[in-house]
Parts: sequence; C-alpha cells; structure tokens
Amino acid sequence: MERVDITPAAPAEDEIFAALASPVRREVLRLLREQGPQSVQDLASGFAMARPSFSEHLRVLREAGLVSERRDGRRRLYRLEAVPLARVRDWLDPYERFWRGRLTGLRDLLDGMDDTDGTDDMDDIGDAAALGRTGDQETR
Amino acid sequence: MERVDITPAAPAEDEIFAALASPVRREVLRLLREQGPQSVQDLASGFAMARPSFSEHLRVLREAGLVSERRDGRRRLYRLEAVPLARVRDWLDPYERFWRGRLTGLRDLLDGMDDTDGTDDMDDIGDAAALGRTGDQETR
DNA sequence: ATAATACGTAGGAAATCTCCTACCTGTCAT
DNA sequence: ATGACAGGTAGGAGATTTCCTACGTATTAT
Repeated sequence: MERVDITPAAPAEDEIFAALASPVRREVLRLLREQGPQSVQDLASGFAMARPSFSEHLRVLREAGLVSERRDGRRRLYRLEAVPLARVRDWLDPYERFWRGRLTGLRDLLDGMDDTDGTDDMDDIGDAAALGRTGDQETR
Repeated sequence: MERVDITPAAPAEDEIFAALASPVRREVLRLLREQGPQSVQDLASGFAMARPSFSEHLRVLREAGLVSERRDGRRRLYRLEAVPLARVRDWLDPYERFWRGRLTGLRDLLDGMDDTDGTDDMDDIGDAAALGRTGDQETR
C-alpha cells in the first residue's frame, strides 16, 4: 500500500511514540532533561556506538520535535523540547481517567497473579452486556 | 553475557512505546476505552485490513501488556489494561515537571534583562522562540 | 593555507515491521 | 458427523530501522 506524504507541521503522534521506543533515544532525553542543553559529543560520550549512528538517533528525535538544535561554532547544542511530550500527556489523559475509575487499589495487580479457581471476576461481562456498552468498562 | 529469558511480568518500556507507535493500535485502545471489552471481529470491523494482519496488531498490544484476552466460546474478548499506560505516565512525570518549570514565560523575560551590554540578544532565541530559553541550564 | 575538530550525509548489510494469502484449531449449529 | 464461524499461525514480499564504514562540509587553530 502506498503512503501519501503530507508532512504535517506538528509532528505526528506516530513519530513521537516511535522516537520514544528506543532506549538510546529515551536516555538522550533524560540527559537533556537532567543536564540541560549539550553538544553532540557530550551527549554521545556515554554510548558505545559510532557517531553517525548516534547522529541518526538525534535526527529521529529532531523530526519528532522532541529536541531542537542550535549551532554554536562548530558544535551543535541540542535542547529538549516540551511540546511533543505534552502531546503524549494529552493523549494519555482520557486513559488516565479510565484507569483511575477501575484501579481501585491493588485489585488489578492481584488479579494478574494467580487466578486458577473458577471464580472469574470477568464473568459479569456477559457477551451481550459487554458489547455496545459505552462508558463503563467493568462493573462492580 | 547472554540474555536469560525470564519472560518478565512487567513489559519493557520499549515494547510499550513501540506498540503505541501505530495508529491502528492506538485506535484499538481507544475503542476498548470508549466501548469496553470487545471481540476481535467487533474491533476489526472498522479497519480495512486482512484479519491476520489485525491479529498481529493484537499480538503486539498483548505482548506489551496493553490488552488482555479472555476466551468466550469461539470468540475472544479483548480488554484494555491500565498498568502499561500508568508506566508511560510515570515515565513522563519528571518531564512534566521540567516543562512546567520552563513554560512559565515570565522567567524568560527576566533572563533577558540580566545582561549589561546593549546588544540585542533576542536574536538568539528567534529561531526556537516557541518555548523560550533555558535560564538555569545553560551550558558554559 | 593546512590541519584538526565537530558533525553530518551516503550507502549498504542485517534485522524487524507490516501487510498479504493459505492453512490450521477450536467451538457452535444442524 | 459435517459444515460454518471466530481467530489464530506459517511463511513470504516489500518497506523501514539500526547499525556500520567512508566521505563531505563548516568552523577553528596553527
């Protein structure tokens, strides 16, 4: 299937999440958050990786809008940008409301551990009841 | 140093962010959030995609812990799981503090009044003026 | 002017992702 | 038992990602 290039002004959520899916790139963001704007060599010093590979990670972060670059002589200072992270938070928001509604304490964690007996706590979602209901995920 | 397969109970952040990087998978999560647990065919009905491809998306979501599956006759009901989303929120939290600290705007104005010569250093911030400059994290 | 430094692009190999068609398994209806 | 249905696995094509080495460009130092 073919993809149409629309190149939106605001980076797509796809790009943002994909950029965050790499431990190298998340570590770069952490460094920028904790230590402020830095040159490429300062950022790269902790990574066992060829420089061009690291540059590629910076490009991904840049295209997602997560960092910006400022030239300073022959160095380039990278800086953390807040907007895409705020977009992640905004995306997350309705889910947060969802889980606050159903995560009453440790109920969920306990469910996940051992549930071999017959008392299925999801039984109350009958096939008809579960479908076509908007709003309430689980009763009780 | 080999990797031991311990099949961790908590999915890695890598898997979570990667799972969220697809619009199809984010839409599945939205459907589960808004309409509650659903069968595969209900979920899939809105997507122009072969069923096995859709199954693959569900597998990615499952392995990231974002959904869980319950068998009901010949159907399988998928349900949204909160824990990985809460982990994303936790990851985001220190960044949120970061950007709240610098999106205040007033601070940037005060920073600009600090220098004594008459040169217009506003030129520096013209390129990325959306968020203002760092005050307390400047290198050098 | 020449060399060194900082950082990027070019292009390729290997792995991974995303879609497909074909086929298999388990459950329900007749 | 036979067939229809729900949903998965197998395996492959094509795109993308992630790493590499080699080279290019801009800036500073000698």
